[in-house]
Amino acid sequence: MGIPDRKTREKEERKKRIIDAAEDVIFSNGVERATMDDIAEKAELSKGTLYYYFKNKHDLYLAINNRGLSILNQILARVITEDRPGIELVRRLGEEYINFVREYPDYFNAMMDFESFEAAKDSEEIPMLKSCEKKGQEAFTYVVRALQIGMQDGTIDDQYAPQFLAAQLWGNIRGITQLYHIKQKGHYLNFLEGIELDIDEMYEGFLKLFIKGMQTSASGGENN
Amino acid sequence: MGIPDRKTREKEERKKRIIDAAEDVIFSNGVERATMDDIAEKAELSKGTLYYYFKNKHDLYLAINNRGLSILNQILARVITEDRPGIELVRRLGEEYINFVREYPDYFNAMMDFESFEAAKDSEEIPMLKSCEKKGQEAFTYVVRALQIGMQDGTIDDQYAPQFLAAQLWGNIRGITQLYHIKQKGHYLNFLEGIELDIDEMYEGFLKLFIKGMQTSASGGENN
Amino acid sequence: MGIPDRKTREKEERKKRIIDAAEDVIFSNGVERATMDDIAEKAELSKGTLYYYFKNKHDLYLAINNRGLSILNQILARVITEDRPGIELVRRLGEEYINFVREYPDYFNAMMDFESFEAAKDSEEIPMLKSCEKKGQEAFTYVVRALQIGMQDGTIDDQYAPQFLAAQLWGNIRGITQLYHIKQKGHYLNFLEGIELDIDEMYEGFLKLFIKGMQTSASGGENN
Amino acid sequence: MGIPDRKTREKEERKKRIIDAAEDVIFSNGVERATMDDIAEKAELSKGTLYYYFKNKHDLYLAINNRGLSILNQILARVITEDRPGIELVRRLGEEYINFVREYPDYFNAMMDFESFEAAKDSEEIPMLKSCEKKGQEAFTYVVRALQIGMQDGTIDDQYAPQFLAAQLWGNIRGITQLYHIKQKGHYLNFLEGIELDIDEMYEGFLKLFIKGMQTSASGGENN
DNA sequence: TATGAATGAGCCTTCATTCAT
DNA sequence: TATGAATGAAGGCTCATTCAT
Repeated sequence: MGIPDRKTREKEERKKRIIDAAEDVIFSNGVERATMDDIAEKAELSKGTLYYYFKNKHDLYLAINNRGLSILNQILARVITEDRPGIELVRRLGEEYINFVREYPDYFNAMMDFESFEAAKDSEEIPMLKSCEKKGQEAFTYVVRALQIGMQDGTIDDQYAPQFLAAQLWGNIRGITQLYHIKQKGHYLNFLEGIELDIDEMYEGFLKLFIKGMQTSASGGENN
Repeated sequence: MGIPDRKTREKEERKKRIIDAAEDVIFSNGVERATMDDIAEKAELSKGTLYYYFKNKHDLYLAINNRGLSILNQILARVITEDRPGIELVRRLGEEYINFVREYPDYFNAMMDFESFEAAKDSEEIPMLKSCEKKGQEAFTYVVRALQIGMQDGTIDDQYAPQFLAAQLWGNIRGITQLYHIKQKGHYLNFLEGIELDIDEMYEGFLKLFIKGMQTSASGGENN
Repeated sequence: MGIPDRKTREKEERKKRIIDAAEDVIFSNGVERATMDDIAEKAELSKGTLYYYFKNKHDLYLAINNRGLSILNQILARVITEDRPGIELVRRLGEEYINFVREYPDYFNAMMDFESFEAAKDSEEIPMLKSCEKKGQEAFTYVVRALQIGMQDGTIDDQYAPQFLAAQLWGNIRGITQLYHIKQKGHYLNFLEGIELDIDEMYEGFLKLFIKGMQTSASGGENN
Repeated sequence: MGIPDRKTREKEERKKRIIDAAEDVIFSNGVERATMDDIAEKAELSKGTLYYYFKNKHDLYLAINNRGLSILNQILARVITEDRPGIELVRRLGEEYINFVREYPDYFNAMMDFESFEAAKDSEEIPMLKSCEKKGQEAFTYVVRALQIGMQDGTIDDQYAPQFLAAQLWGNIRGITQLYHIKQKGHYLNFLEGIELDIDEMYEGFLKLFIKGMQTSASGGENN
């Protein structure tokens, strides 16, 4: 049983090596400009091998996204097990998401791209796509869970559906993070010039407002 | 003296015709996949003519964006002249922005792309780019103005710089709108499945929260 | 008769204006890279007008060449009337040709191009081509004449046909001048690096040798 | 170990096949008019394959030039090892150069073009360019060597620097050969009409003159 | 005469993907 | 499994030339 094991292990390592190279190249140049040639060269493998392990370029990009989502989910999973009231869990999820974006800006980018992709006709037949969807779902669920917990422990107002609030949070953070991102990259949102865009401040401000809005009056006057 | 007029008019019409065709093609397939050949065919003009009127594909795309921004600014300009307290102007700007996104989702998309473009080295030399930048700036300024008015009339708390708050609003609305957009287009954000994403509700919720956070206690207890 | 005169004069002026512009543009960028648009802009005339006066780009280039040949012939005509022995006339023609190349390097370039053009199927139908050919012939004939004079006055050995010697001179000077030209333009004849290429010295050396070879022993021992 | 060998061989053959096709097309129509499509068709390969082997059209043209230079250098190398006095080596180099031009007129043409190219900013990064430059240098050096030998064995006057004389020879032969070339190709240097342009005679005449000029009086009075 | 908008053939180049070995 | 040579469809862009006005 040792030989098939080694084979499997080696295969996994090859795959990892390829994704590593793809990240390197794609994160530096963007997906469009990154070529399979570049990736193959970086991986010190032939182009054919890339196609042996990944169906196509898109599939490879999905693998990168999958990685990012894994990391994010790991982080969020850790948070959700913290012993806190629901409202605090929500805040913590936001905080950690910010940290994730700052630490792995390129994964964040990939995720933004991913979400804008064309609807796949048959995600069933693309395992990696299925995996990404599942992980995206998972990440979102963490937020829903935290909200549900808050509604149960009475720290969050239950007038909205938790999914609805989660979507709100998701969208808002997405937007504010993009803004920060664009600014970081030196793109020309020239109306932002002269404005200090401290992402921490932005998030803090946003969370303060948002959380205040969703929490029950009983849950915490200390949040103002 | 009628002849040069007619010439000018015809030229404008030609230009319009091209932008129309470009919108058609680009809005259906995305910028990347849209080809100049397709656009030329749609416009029932030769490819050479496209290049006679627009320096290149990017320039043509800028023209589309410019259109969208013109429409948006027209809308926002109308709002800002309404006779209301600042806090209300802010809310109204948000509302109208939402309406704009819903009515012209493709222009919105173009604007999102635009903001992600590479910083141009010399926008001075690309008139259309300069025009877009100016209009983007203008749109943003409407928000800033509304906030400043609110700070003067006492309806908005002046603890934050108006530019800072405007950036917050901008980013948040950007995010929430994208979410809606993605969902509309049938992209596979499957974690959103089963969630009613009524953009009006989303915005309303957001604005309610956000505005509450930024307004002075005196300005309106009726907003909670 | 004044009006048609004025018309003719104006037409000539237009033509001159166009050639001027063409020279400007072509001499700066080379024929291939020069565009009719650039020339029209420089001439402050429309592209259509260019085609009204010149059949096509090539015809325009011929006009430039024609100018250069006119200048050259003027110079050579002046020399040939100097009262000198034939051998001296030859030397003088060489000297003045050098001066011409140095003073009008771009015309020289055009002439080199011209000589390499495809054989025209029907120069009869292209007046400008016919004119150029005639002038080229004329220039060459000056050399032949000088050699003939030398053979008659006994200063040049008549063992070669004068046309043959003239072709030799023509070719050699052409080659040496090109070399100089290439070097001047900074092209990368890297084997010439470190070599002083003083065209005067080059020509002087060449002429000294060449003339010595063709002259009769009687004509001048002083030339060695 | 035979397999990689065969692969390498096949690759070389492919490359050769492409250069062959390129020569065919370019030599018939000139570089400007030759298209990559034509070359690909001639080579019975896809256009993509051309670009797999050569960076671009220019690179392919350089490869042709490189071939020509290789042939020329082989010839000159053989001459320089002949056991003769320097002055004779010079004459022999000239003779063989003539033969080269007559046998491979198109390579000669390519070399003329090559010498007129723009100075490359970084020939280091274009291996083929570097190779061409090296070979051009080498060819020129053969002439310099022959002259140096002649100066040492007393058959050539050492009043000029050998590099200077070599440049003279190079330029003159270049010019005279072009003349011949133009005539051969049927270009319209109509002033040459009626003139027998026997290149051998031309060269002979030229070399006789030129060599006489550079040789010492001792080396051979029989040359007049 | 003069204009300049319109043309369209053509060119070089890129690159994801395939497949024989 | 791994390779890398070969593909070919496509794409953006140029520009000499024409022609209706």
